[in-house]
Amino acid sequence: MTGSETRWLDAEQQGQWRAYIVGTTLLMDTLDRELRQAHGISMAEYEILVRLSETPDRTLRMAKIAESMQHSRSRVTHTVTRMEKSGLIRRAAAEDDKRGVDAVMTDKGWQLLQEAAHTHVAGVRAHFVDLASPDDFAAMGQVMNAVSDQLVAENPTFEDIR
Amino acid sequence: MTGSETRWLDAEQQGQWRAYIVGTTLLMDTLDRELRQAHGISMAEYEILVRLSETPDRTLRMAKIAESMQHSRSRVTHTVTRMEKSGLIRRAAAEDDKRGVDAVMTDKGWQLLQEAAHTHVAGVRAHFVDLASPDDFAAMGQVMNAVSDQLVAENPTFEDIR
DNA sequence: TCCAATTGGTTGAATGTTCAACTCTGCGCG
DNA sequence: CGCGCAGAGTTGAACATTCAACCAATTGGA
Repeated sequence: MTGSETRWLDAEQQGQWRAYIVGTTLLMDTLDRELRQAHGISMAEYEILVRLSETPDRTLRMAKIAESMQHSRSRVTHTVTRMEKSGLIRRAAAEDDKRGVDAVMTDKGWQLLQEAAHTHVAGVRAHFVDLASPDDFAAMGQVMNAVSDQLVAENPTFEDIR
Repeated sequence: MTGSETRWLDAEQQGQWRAYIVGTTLLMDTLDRELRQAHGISMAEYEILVRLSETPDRTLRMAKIAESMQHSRSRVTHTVTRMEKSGLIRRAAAEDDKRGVDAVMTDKGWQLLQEAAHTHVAGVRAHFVDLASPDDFAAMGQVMNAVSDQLVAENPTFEDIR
């Protein structure tokens, strides 16, 4: 592929990388299951509700949702369709752009979010935030922001690929 | 649910948590796509090959694979079935326990791993390891190990759930 | 002005994952 | 011994995600 030699990871880096992967699967699965069992929604659905709740009119364009979560447009379409079926969201035509579709949180969606937020935040704390020092989390935040920046920058047309 | 008040996350913690989720989806998707495009395997399949390659006889019990990756047994069954179909792994009856099944890496699997490792390590470096200081990664490793420990400890019979 | 490329979004099929039910073997103890 | 429970793994259906193909509206030059 490239001309340069592959620089392998040393044992420590391998361990850190593996800890990251395994810990992440465990963490995400746990939080997802907690939300499903307590409130019948997935973490992806929860995250969408959160983003909608942060706007003044509880409304977001499909593309904005996809972008902010780094999900594919297709995925957002499917997820929103499911949420529409269960009455958490409804679709509306966008004002300005006739191609556009707004996802609008319903009252039911708002209600559910109020309840689910307790469960979720408790989980995030118990399984993640409360497990290490603020400094360690700051470092983690640094790293993950760098990851996003690098990947988005490296790939200007990222939406097309995902 | 519990009697205690929910302690919400402050703005900084929210930001860090969101950076973690978004960065992780971006990172995992990218590494997965790189492996698929270059070598036709998923990251999960790659990880299985790595674990097999680390044993003296390139063999692991199904349950061990599931445990070390924190995947459900069912998921491992399906993944290994796919890999068996594409000739990277074969199944063998376990010596000692007649219930057991060994996954054995084939030569083809070994070959593929040799090639794929370059791609993958290059990706892990470019998109993750080389983006922050060793100290930041140490912190990250700390946190993620704590996460795993907590979740595994909290749930002694974790296998049953996942 | 008009057409080509881009953007926003959806669709349906292929692929992957989860979930619950099931089989088979092993273990402990009356 | 023999019964019942636990452990290992598989199965198939339901569910979620990806991928490629598609349509419709918009934009930006020649």
